[in-house]
Amino acid sequence: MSEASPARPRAGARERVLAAALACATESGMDAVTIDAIRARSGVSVGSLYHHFGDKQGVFAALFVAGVEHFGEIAMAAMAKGDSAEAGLRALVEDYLDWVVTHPDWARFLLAARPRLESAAGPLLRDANGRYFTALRDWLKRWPETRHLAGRPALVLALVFGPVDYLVRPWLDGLMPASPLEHRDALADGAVRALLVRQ
Amino acid sequence: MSEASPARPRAGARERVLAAALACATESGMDAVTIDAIRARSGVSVGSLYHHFGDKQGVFAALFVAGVEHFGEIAMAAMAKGDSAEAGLRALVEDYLDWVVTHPDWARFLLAARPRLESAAGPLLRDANGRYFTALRDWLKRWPETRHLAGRPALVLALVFGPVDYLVRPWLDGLMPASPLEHRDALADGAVRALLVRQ
DNA sequence: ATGGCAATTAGAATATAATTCTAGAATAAG
DNA sequence: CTTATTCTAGAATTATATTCTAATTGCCAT
Repeated sequence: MSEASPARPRAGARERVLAAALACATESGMDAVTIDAIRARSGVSVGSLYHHFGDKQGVFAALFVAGVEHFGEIAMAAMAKGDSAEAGLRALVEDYLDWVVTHPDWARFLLAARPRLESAAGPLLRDANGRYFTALRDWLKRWPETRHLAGRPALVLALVFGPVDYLVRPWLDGLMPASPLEHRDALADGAVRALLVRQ
Repeated sequence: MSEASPARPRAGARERVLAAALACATESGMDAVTIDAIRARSGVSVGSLYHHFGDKQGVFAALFVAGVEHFGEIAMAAMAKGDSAEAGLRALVEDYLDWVVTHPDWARFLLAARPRLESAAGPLLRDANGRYFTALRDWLKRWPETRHLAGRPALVLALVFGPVDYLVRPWLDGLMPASPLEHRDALADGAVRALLVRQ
């Protein structure tokens, strides 16, 4: 009753805009993307665009949230995967790396947008991040080798994803010819050794 | 003879502009910085500004190169520091982290600017990066435990600096209250364990 | 010193891009 | 069928980046 059912004269405007924005960002780099380019590629009028997203940053913020959720599913699935701390860690690193290589557009966008939008992207992002954080905590508590890390999830994320991000950026930007998959095993080994102390 | 000695009617225009650009970026975020704001804060006219830097991106590119060199000195010094592979690695991580905490403005700017400017910043940056790369190679060859890594400098950089970058960003953006220095030892330990395999 | 010359500065003029505004069309509910 | 609401359109406006032309500065050869 009170919840209105929104009219949708031309269904999918939001989606069209987001897809166009990602394509534009891929094509010419995020900074060079113009509202008019998005309008032209999506076929959505300026007014409509502003109606849905507020402003240009709003478009990218929405795209960013979508991307984070996209990626979040990978991370969740990876943690559920293994039957040991080591297996889970390896899966986390390897699946993330594979995802980057499979979806370079998304990865490029997320890495470029994070420093600009992370602080501005609002409660939606807050929520998503919170969910992953607690999921990670729970996962860490699950294994005796990692239980002591449950209090420092930020550190764990840094040691797991930090190296992958660092290695992958030059490749995404075309500055590094060799595939980052060459370092797949080494990165997984590194994460395991960094976090799982063998006595 | 052939090398002209440039006139400098108001010496230090370049420096003033760069300082103003960094201050503006710190104050309102890189995206919100406007040419006019830089002009106002630096006291340098628009014409002069464009004469020296070409366009807005040119200003940030120059600032980026300056920052990379700034940071590069830290890295070089850290590698020279220790008398063992482990000592050098620890110094690399710790000194970088300390530098970030001591110069948050520079760090914030460099992390935000990298994805936009790394590919565009031209030969100056190429050169600087090349220098650090070969310095790292030489350093790796110096110790028996790291000699096998001399062929993969990108991997080493990723495992050393990746986690620090990842951990430090939310703090720089005010999203994480606790000081990243709390993780100083853990990050150094992680890098050492990831790279130095103990048999 | 001084006149020529290239580097530099200045800011008005222009071009480009973001955003706002007003009117109208589509949709669902009563 | 009518009414309230959401959504679409695109012209008008505003903000910002960039270009342009005319001074100004300091060096250097005379």
